[in-house]
Amino acid sequence: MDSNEAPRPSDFIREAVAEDLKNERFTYIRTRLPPEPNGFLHIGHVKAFLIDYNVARENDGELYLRFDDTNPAKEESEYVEAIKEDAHWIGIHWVKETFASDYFDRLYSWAIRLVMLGKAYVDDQSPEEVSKNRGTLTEPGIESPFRNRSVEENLDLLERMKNGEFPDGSRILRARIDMAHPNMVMRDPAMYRIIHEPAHHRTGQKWCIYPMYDWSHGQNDSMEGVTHSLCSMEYEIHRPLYEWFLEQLGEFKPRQIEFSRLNLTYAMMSKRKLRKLVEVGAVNGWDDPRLTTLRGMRRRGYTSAAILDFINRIGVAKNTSWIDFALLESCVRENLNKTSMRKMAVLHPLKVIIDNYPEGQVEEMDAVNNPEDASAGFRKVPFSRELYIEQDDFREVPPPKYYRLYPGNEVRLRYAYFIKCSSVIKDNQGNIIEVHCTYDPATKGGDARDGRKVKSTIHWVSAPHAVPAEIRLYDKLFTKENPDEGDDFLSYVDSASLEVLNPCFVEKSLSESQVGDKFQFERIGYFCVDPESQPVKPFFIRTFTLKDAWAMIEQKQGK
RNA sequence: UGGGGUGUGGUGCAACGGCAGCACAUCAGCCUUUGGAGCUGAGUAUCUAGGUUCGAGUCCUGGCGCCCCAGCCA
Repeated sequence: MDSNEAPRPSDFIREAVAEDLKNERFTYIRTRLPPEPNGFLHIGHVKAFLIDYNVARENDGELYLRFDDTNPAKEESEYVEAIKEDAHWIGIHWVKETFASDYFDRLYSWAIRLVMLGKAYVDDQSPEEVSKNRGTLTEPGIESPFRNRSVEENLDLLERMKNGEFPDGSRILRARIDMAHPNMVMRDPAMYRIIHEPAHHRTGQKWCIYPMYDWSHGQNDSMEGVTHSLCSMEYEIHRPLYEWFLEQLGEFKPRQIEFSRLNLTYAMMSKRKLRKLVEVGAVNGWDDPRLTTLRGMRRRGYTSAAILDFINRIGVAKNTSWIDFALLESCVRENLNKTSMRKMAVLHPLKVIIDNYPEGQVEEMDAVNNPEDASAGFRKVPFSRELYIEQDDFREVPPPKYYRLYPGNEVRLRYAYFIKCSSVIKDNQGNIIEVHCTYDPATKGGDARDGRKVKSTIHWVSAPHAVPAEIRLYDKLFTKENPDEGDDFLSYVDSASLEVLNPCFVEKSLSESQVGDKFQFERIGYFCVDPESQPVKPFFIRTFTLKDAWAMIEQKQGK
């Protein structure tokens, strides 16, 4: 484990693994990441991946990456590369990359063994009949009329299924367990189904029967010598079947342990619904910054360190829980606060003219790059007679507890001078278009030698030096805490979750920023340079706002 | 109503028969050239009814709540 990481608290899985090593149930540890290549990774996958990854490395074990590609109708190879890229970005490393499809031949031979043992049979019932005869939660199922075929007939039929002699849906291979089992998973579960089209992304047209999850997963774990098959709670009821197959076959039996999956407020984790959001254009692709896909979060400006910290803090347990999105935000802010360079940027510009400042004069002010990191040093910021400040930082009539600029009030321009507002210029409609101020030359740098105080410091950008920029403000995608509940998720999409600001004015040094650079715009929030940004006109994305005490006060005042 | 799982402040996770703690959130104060950050403090929790025990969040029994399972998805 990297020494600079916080010690991970123990949990029931780590304890179980330690116990298995201690009593020699296993003499080594091997885990696996089992993504299905049918979509992009999201924050929920990260939790699961990290459990597998950490359990392995904390025990000097190995992690395999095994793509669960048992259904050619859903899976595509384009996702394989994307999943690897995203997993690497988050910092996960595996020693071996495999595919469920690597084991199709061997798995088929194991199926034949089960048939010969009388533990599997070919069922000719239609899908509807199979479903109808499965029974219900409270009533036992009805045995298939084909359940007692001879081993010879089953072997013959299975081979002909494999050879493509039968159409899709006409037959399946089923485990022969117990149609009256109280656990529905054990009522003669399907092992192979017939799928002729489309071609598999790796095995092409070689196969026209494909294994079901239950038949593939555990057997693959066993073949790979995986010791701990860690998965989410919904597989708990599959564990008896997982074990049943391996016991019948007499093969190496890994231990499956389940934990609860991540639920995050205001986030969408369902792959199906995620795809829908992309398809209907509710978001702009899988990397939309409002999505909690890894690609979306990366584009939004989250760091992998912040995501790792978040996962580390939420713990591992078995009960259904909902993590407050504010925790994720807090992790991102904490990380970005320590690492990002400070800059000044004005999102909603308001012109300020300093009447007593010499026309044409320019001064270079020293600005701290990161107060959390002394080694980040200083930069020069040009100051002149005409500036832009934030519209929010001026009020003609200040509400209670408003400390910023208003007629007669003195504030500090960050790293520059104290200024006092003398007058306001309005247009015909009464909109404030210009604020006139005077400055105190004795406060250069922002220090008043006479010791007088101001209650507020505001940021600014020198108008003649300002770089115009487009800034995109992203907010929560959904208006509802749990958009995944029910099927109305599209109606909870917040149309105001993206606001495009143009033009904004940012300080001169930002014209040299590179794609992916992260900054704190002082008093506003954390921003990063979008991949679509152009050198002449930079384009920033807001990751998160800074905590805003004034906004809270204003809200309580019932603005 | 079958089977499986799970109940600890607002949220999440600890406490492994011995002072119910940590983080986020909330509130208050201090500090501040970011109404940021930081510092200090506060409030709020063991689903319920019995039982065992010197002592129960933890063990036992009975209730109750919530989640998952009836794909030829994973």
